[in-house]
Amino acid sequence: MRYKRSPLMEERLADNRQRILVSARKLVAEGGFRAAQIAAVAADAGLSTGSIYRYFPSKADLFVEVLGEAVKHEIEILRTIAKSEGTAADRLRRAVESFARRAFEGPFLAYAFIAEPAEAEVDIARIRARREFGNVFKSILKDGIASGEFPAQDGDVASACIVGAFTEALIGPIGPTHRGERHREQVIATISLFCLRAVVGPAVLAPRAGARSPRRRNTA
Amino acid sequence: MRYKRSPLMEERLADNRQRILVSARKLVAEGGFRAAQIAAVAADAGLSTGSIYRYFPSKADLFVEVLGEAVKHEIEILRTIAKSEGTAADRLRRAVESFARRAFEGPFLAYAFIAEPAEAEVDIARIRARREFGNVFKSILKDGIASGEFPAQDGDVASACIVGAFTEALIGPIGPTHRGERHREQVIATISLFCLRAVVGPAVLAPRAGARSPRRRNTA
DNA sequence: TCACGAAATGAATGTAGATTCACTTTTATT
DNA sequence: AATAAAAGTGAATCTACATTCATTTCGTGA
Repeated sequence: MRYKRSPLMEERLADNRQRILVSARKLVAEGGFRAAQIAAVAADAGLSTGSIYRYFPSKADLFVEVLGEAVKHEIEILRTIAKSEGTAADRLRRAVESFARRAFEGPFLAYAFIAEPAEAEVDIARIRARREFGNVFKSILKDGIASGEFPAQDGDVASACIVGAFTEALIGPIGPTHRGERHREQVIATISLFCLRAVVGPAVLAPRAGARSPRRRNTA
Repeated sequence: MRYKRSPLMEERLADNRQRILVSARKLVAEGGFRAAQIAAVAADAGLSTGSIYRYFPSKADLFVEVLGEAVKHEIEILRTIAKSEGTAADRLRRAVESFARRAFEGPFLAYAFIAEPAEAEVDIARIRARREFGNVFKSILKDGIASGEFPAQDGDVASACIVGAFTEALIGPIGPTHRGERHREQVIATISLFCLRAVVGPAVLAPRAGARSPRRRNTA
């Protein structure tokens, strides 16, 4: 006969699953993917290695989900900013600064999601995630271009540049080396300023002779 | 008694060593670090796995050297551009475009050196390399600031932003999801334009009220 | 309380690939 | 040519984990 799970049991199982996710995220945040073996996750979650596999079919699946959750949360925050009141420039600045500030708080998590290698599946999920981040910035750019605040520019490339600019600038201070607590706000401000200037751009800079000018694309 | 190696032998050994490096680079260029196991490198170089270890103490050492050679070459090119004639803006543009164009030519190699995960030691070497790239850009920035071409700005952060911007923007077209060949020059132009605008910056953009303004730093 | 299915366990197994080393071949020295 | 050092070989070993599965423990329904 098939047994039905009591509500209490149901809850406990859901709780286990959640705890696994939390432990996995925590381990990644503290020491990168390198530190997040199944055995370690299991230990942290208070379960055995075998049990992990009752909840997730494989390590890759587990971490794709961990990455997904974290990204979803981050994207929500960015979207909220993107949709808020204010000039496009201001929203862009707030978005960059918010992201950067949060990255400072969970350095290794950010590092792992931004730079550290992992299983192929996770790599793919990561690239998707970056594109999603880029898309949010792209939407802000589009607004700004439409309103005439920003000059016409390729949103795909520019948004990738923005994401790249601040991740790279953050990895310096974040990664294995630096950690300067003091600079923090200073660095964040410099980064956002860099991105803003790049996007607003001085009219002066016409593409030189030989180059095909980057005309407005996908103005969907 | 210790034997002395004949010049011919000396040469053959040096040749082996070089062939190992070349094979390793080639495998990475073709299939990323994933495809570059010691056995594969050995096979490609026409040696046995054991022999690899006569030339390099470990896989990590081998790949740190492979990375190092490639970086050295790239840095030389960038330095040449940085020291060449022309306005700082022009040199910056040429540097960015040269790098980007070369990355397009050896996508896997660039991807591996820019983004693919690998041994910890290699990761560290990669970060060092990025910093070196950054330094070249920083020197151009410094010139531009000194000459009044660019507004005062934090060279460390700005150069990191530049490196990040173009690497990230390249990973899209370069990485696992490489699509259209056509955009190429267009993408390159857009990237360099982005960096130029960021650095030249519209005077308009005064930092908003609350923020500590990023004042001129290390104007060494 | 019993009997059975679900869940949990963790030692054993599997796997991928780096690294070693006893042995073979080549080279230098006499 | 004889001898010993170097260099080369590749199967065997080691390492680091993910994954499995026979066994145990727990929860459910009678």
